[in-house]
Amino acid sequence: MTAGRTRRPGRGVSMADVARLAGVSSQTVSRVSTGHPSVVESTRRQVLAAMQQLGYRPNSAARALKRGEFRTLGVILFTLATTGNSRTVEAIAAYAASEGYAITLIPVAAPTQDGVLGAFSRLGELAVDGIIVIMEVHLLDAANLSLPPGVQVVVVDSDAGDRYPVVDTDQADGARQAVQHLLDLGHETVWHVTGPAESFASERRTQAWRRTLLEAGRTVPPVRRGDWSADSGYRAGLSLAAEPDCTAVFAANDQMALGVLRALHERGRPVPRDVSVVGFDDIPDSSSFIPPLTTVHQDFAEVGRRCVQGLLRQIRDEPAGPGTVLVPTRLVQRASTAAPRRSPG
Amino acid sequence: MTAGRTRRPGRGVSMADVARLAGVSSQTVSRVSTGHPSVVESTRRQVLAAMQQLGYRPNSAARALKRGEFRTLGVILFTLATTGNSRTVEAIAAYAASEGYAITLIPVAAPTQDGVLGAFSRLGELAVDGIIVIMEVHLLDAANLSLPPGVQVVVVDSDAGDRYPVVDTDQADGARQAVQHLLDLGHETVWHVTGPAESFASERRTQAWRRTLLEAGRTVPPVRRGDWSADSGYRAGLSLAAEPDCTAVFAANDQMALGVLRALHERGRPVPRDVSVVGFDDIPDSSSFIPPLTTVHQDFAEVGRRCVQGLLRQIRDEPAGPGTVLVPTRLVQRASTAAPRRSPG
DNA sequence: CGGCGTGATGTTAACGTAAACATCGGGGTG
DNA sequence: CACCCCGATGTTTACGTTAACATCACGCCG
Repeated sequence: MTAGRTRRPGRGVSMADVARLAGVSSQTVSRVSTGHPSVVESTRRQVLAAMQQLGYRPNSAARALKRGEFRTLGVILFTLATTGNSRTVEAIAAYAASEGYAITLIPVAAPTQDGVLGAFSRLGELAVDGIIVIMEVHLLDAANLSLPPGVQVVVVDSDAGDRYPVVDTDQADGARQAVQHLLDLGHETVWHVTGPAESFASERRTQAWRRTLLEAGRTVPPVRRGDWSADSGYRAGLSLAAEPDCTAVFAANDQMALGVLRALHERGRPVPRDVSVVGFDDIPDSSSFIPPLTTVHQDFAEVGRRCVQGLLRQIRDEPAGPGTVLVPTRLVQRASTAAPRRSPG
Repeated sequence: MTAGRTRRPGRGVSMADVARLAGVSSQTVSRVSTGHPSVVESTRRQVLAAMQQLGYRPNSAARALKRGEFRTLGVILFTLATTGNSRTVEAIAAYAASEGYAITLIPVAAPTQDGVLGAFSRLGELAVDGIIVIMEVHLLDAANLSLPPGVQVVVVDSDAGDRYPVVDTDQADGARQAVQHLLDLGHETVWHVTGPAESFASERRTQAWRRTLLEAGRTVPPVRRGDWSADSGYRAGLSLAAEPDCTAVFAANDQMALGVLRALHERGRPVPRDVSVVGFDDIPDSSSFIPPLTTVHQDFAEVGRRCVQGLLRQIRDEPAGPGTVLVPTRLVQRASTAAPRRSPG
């Protein structure tokens, strides 16, 4: 048994305890604790010593109660399993920390109405000053949710720009760059592996792919639909490998591109000699695919930073209002794309 | 300008406001809010209506102050960028939520003493009842840290079993399975790409690799050191490709295995015909590597669950004490391993 | 028919902190 | 030398909630 760490609730060391030991008032302890200037150096040292000795830890509940704010942001999302989400959350946490805010994670059990409802009902009880929603807003609508009043919101990966501030990667321009790159290399057209239908990001990429082809006067081949996973990309890739005309593929994310690469490899269609492949995201692994993947780089750190900035602006009553912030992308050229073997006639 | 959402701090709707509107005392509102039984149905309905009308949201700071607990757990880690960390955090968040606890993320800016110190000084101010540390404890020691008193701790990925409760994947057994699998296939010995020296998980895997070889009476080839990234695996792989005797490689994680696969491919050493490769983690993409990777599956969900369980046990004063919980692994056989081309003489 | 228990509701106080105001002492200025 | 101002510190109070205790009405039992 470890030496009795008493842990009855409310048994913490309070300012009053520190004040008693240091022989000052608790207000002076408060001033030391918050770094108020008008405390004489000798007093400050005395108080700090007393804090150290007693193991004083400021009670943030009391602090929050007094200040009327929690200095905490909630992040509500379905999963951390996708590169984009985990990287975005990491950036959010880092930038929020630099602004003195902590991050509370609110996972949604399942991407269903019940799951979302559950998360939002828990939300009502949470100590947050604002919320960043990383998911499709139409799921919010479907669940007929009302966000807790008095809580500010910023949304990622959505088209809700008219109701909430939205921060997102410039999906459309990224997809355009990918397709244009393939066309510039001389490919007649570009085939596409799309993501799940309910994903806004996926839809945007697909729209931009189609528009870019149409504007260039090319035919628009039928899409293969995946679910972001490498496995689904593999299945799509098998189907594409069977299309003799297919010389260029734009996959809506790097993982599906990985699956496409494997399918083409297994079917004896060398990349990029026979078929060129472009992905989206630029996950760290993509430079080690076989061959290293040409892909659209997303700046997740910037997305996270902008989210927090926008949210803090709202919290501080600098009205930003609805509107969309688009974070630019850039094409990273590696070894998975090349000119087609025979120039189109 | 949106219809004046007044947001002066402390301007929230309080129980007193609800009580006034409902024509009851605030204590009755409190009882309704906490689900206390002795409120008559008609009163309850009145109060609920008033809450709805005013958009009442309980102030969790006040609640926490009164109760002496926050119902929040802190998770301190370096990065969410590794599969293991993000999956573990996700599991922690999910299980904690099911127990009525929220998760606060505490990112460490950099894996340096300063970074860790910064995180822990912030920690002192955070509203958490317990902490899950996902990193090497010797980094804590190096930084000469004292954890805030009265806060319970559980550690992942560490050897601090004698000071804190530890939950971790059974690294040693996973590595043993990987090596044994290759030996069973008939390989004379197994080469190894290790992770960064400061990682406990990496060291454990390497130790087990060496021990398994020695116990089988095999020679122990020199290790290649990587940093978990696919790029570092690629560099290691180039070096291994130059070893004519090398027929089997155990990479300490899947990402480095990916790099090894690419290096071997580029150097014309087909996998698994020429060289067999085993990874560690079983990330979702590994089944789409070229070829699909044989690897050691980690149960991150279970790790997360056990962490929370252990921490809550401590918080609830059911002393568990230091000790290590090991979560088992299992080998997933795919297409990157096979018997060596010529049986060893 | 009076007392008393029971269940519903109201009143009081306290959780730990920090803003606002009060006090106290010393040094500069007219 | 008296006065005033300012910086350091102390005192009071309120933040919103809930445990503990107080009160009140009602109905049952002796």
